[in-house]
Amino acid sequence: MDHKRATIKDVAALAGVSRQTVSRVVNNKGYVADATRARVVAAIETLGYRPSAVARSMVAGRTHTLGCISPNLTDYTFASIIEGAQAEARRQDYFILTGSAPAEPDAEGLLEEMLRRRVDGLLVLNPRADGRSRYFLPLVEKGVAVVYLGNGSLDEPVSSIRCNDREGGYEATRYLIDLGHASIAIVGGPNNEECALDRLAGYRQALSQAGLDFDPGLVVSGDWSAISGYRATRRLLETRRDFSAIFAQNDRMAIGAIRALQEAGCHVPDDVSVIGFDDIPMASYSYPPLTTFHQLLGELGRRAAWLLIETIQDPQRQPDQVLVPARLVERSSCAPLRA
Amino acid sequence: MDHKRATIKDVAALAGVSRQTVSRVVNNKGYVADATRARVVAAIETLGYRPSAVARSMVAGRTHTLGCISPNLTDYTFASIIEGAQAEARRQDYFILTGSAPAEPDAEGLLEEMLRRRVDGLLVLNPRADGRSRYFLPLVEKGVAVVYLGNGSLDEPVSSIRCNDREGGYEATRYLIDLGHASIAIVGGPNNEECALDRLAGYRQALSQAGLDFDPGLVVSGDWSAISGYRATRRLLETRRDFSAIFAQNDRMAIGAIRALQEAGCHVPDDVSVIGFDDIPMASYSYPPLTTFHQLLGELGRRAAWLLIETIQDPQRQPDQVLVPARLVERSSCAPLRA
DNA sequence: ACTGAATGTGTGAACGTTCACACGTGCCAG
DNA sequence: CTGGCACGTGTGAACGTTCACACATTCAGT
Repeated sequence: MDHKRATIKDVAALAGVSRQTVSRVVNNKGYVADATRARVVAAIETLGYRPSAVARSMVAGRTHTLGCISPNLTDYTFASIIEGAQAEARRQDYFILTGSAPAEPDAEGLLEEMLRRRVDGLLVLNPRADGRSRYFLPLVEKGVAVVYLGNGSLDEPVSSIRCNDREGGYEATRYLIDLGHASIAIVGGPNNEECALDRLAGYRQALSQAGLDFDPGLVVSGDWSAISGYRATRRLLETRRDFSAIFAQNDRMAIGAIRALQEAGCHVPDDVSVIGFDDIPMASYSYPPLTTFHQLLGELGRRAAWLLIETIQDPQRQPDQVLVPARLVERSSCAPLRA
Repeated sequence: MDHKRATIKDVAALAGVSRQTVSRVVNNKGYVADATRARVVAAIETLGYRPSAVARSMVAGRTHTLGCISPNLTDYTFASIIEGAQAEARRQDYFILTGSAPAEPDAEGLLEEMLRRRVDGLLVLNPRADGRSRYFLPLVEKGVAVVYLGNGSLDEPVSSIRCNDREGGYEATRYLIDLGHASIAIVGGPNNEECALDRLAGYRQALSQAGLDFDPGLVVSGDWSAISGYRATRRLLETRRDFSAIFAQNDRMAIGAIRALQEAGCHVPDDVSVIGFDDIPMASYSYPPLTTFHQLLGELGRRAAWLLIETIQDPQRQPDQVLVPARLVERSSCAPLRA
């Protein structure tokens, strides 16, 4: 019943030609007489022949496959980036082999296995600050195409694409300052992740530029999850420090923060303004709808895939480091400071 | 500078043995003298040799790769399922080639390309009601391993794993009825998706079992997004029909519904109770926190991958159709009917 | 009639593995 | 002292393509 899959030889035999002629028909290159072509096409049809990408990779030395390593797939940010990357990859006839490595040690095995599979290049999402160079830098030196996405350090000779976090942090803080707020707390991401540090740096810059003191007591941090934002805000409230606004470094933590504030009897934005970052779809459905910075995540992914493929095709290409700006989206979670 | 990648021959030459001996060392099978092994290991080390999975696939006729086709990657449900599947796949030394096909025609190209790449099996997420059989059934008959995930029809000879949507719809409705509600609206998913139809069927069953009339005027539908839930609820409100509870078929639409209600001056749950489905992470951070049904999405994915790999290894295996129950999570968006 | 291009087709080798087999040793049991 | 088994290693073919060539035929230009 279920025969083996048809090979180019089977097609050649059925059409009464050589393998090479079939190959020519399939790849549409070289001369083939119309009559022959028709016979070959018919044979392909009847046998349900599908050329083997595996065999092709074998001879071409290219797999047309990109490896994508990310901490997980469920975070909206990662998922969106990967979706964008995937779209661009498909457009250029590449596929993406996804792998998530929640903890750093897993990444090594994942990477190793992807290299065995001869991926043509690697897309690395949010490489942790510590482990990164250790794994990827040697690869880059050996000529493997790599693009960092999201959390790249600018002083490594590796292409990277990321949101302009420093500027975003600056703008967010600036927005609150312009509303009259002077005591602004910040709920940050893990402090070993660069994008968290950059947003913090932007925050400090805006503060100092406005002549406001930086108070370390107003800095708390979470792990990007809503619950961590909730907890961090609770910790903040327990210190009984005074603040009239919170800059949460991502929307989920912002939503957690709002919840903590509401439970403590604080009204948002009347008592405390909250600004987020990312503009996840839920942001417009939080209560109150979240003022936040929109990241073009799909675009980020698309450009990363494009850049990676570009690098694959021209190994001499110099690394590119792209910063994509975030855009303010005003909703209702921020208000001018009450007199 | 950057040499070609080392092959088994290079290693063999450096270690002064044959390819086969290197192969034996790498795969740890057959006899190899300790001294020889050491030499080979050293050669592998110095050359940075990594066996080519491509060449292996060529001879083995297996790629140890699973194709996963889903409408998108960003929906939390899909992302979670894929993440679970990926974890199980990795555990068994498989990789997942992801592909999203938002529209049905794209799926065909995706599928075709995955077959060229000789994936060992296919994980199909939420195959649309119409296109499905057309593409996949012929494949199954040709011996390709396929598992439907999420939205499978039970009368096709294809393994499928999905949430018990009918039961879930029944339980959700039943919960509202037990709280005293008699006019229960439903905000459903697209009515060409089975899981939406099943949840609706469960709803009707609960209604009729409680001796309540089914009012088609209380049925509206969206496309699972928050905004669609919002709009559907607005439409519902405009009809000025009376209802005291809404069963939203997923959490995002539930959150949209709550927003529409609140804008219309309705308090949740005091005036109207709302129950969702899925239990996305945001559910506990909506306002009010959402009562909903929790789906074990990661588990769904894991089991699907397991089943798929099982099917790959035993092509004679009979198709399995697994229904996973959802579990009620009570939060604060539902309340007893006011007297 | 000869040259050379355009057209059309086939052959052997190569890509990097593993498999099936062959060909050693040396040692122990009969 | 001989057969057989455990141990250790190598050889050629195969997996399904494509590449570089070789080889034919036809037709136009000289």
